[in-house]
Amino acid sequence: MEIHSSDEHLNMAFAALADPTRRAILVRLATGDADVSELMKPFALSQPTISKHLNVLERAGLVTCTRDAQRRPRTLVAVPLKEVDEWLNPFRRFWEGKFAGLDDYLKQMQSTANKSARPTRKSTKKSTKR
Amino acid sequence: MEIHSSDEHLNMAFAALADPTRRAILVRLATGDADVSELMKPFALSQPTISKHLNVLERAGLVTCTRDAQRRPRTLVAVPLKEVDEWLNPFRRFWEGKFAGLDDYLKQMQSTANKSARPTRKSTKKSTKR
DNA sequence: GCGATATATCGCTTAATGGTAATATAGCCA
DNA sequence: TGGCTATATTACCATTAAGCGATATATCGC
Repeated sequence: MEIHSSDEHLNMAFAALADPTRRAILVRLATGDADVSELMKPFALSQPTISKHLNVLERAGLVTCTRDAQRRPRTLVAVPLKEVDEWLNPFRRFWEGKFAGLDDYLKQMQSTANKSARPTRKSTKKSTKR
Repeated sequence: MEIHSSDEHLNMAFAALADPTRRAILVRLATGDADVSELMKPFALSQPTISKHLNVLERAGLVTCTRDAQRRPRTLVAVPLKEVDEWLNPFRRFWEGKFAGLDDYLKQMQSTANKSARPTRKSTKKSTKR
């Protein structure tokens, strides 16, 4: 049936979110329900591929399916996103300035948090072995 | 090289988080750095498997590696978690009851978000031509 | 019922992932 | 030096995932 541990909930939610097409679909659905044909439009992907993505989203609980004639409009369900958000809670302090003495890798983070710029050489020599 | 689009950042972060072992490792690292042997302990997994997980985390930017004699302690890097958190922002309103003031497509949503009930054949078939 | 439209499902290919055991590498200690 | 400990790397297997074209199913409009 459809019973999953909280861990598996997170597994599925995170896995679903790991694909840019699926994330874009969720963003689109945040502006209102949409059927498959409409959800397809922004992508150069076949219809079965989109349906597959929608199945993944549905199994992750991020989307529900209703029916309107031959259309199957999808609706965003934010619950798993909330669970993801809650999972992040314990980590919030790491980027919210509450570093209280974690100077060491605060420094680390500031150097890597330079996004947009190059992701900062990995550090010292690392591999080179290849 | 190590250059990635913001999208790929999210891809890798979400993918890394989709595994419970890796999430547990991050939780552990939130309490302080740890080396591989210590990170292994809670799991019935082989050492190479843990190293592999650590590589995934490292490639996702969630962890950095330092060196202490023959140990390679890992350090949590929260930046990608912050990026995940930021990606969630537009969705927050869906679970935070702040549905006030977004009248514009709040209305949109109320009409279509009637889920569970049939979306009322509404208007101009094909509409929303994008 | 017929044809058109919307979507799902099937079968397949390719690539990535998670796991393993075996082995290699590196730094400590005597 | 040699041996011990910690970790990485390699080679392999099984499973899953993302994509496709082809086809099946469902509903509408006539």
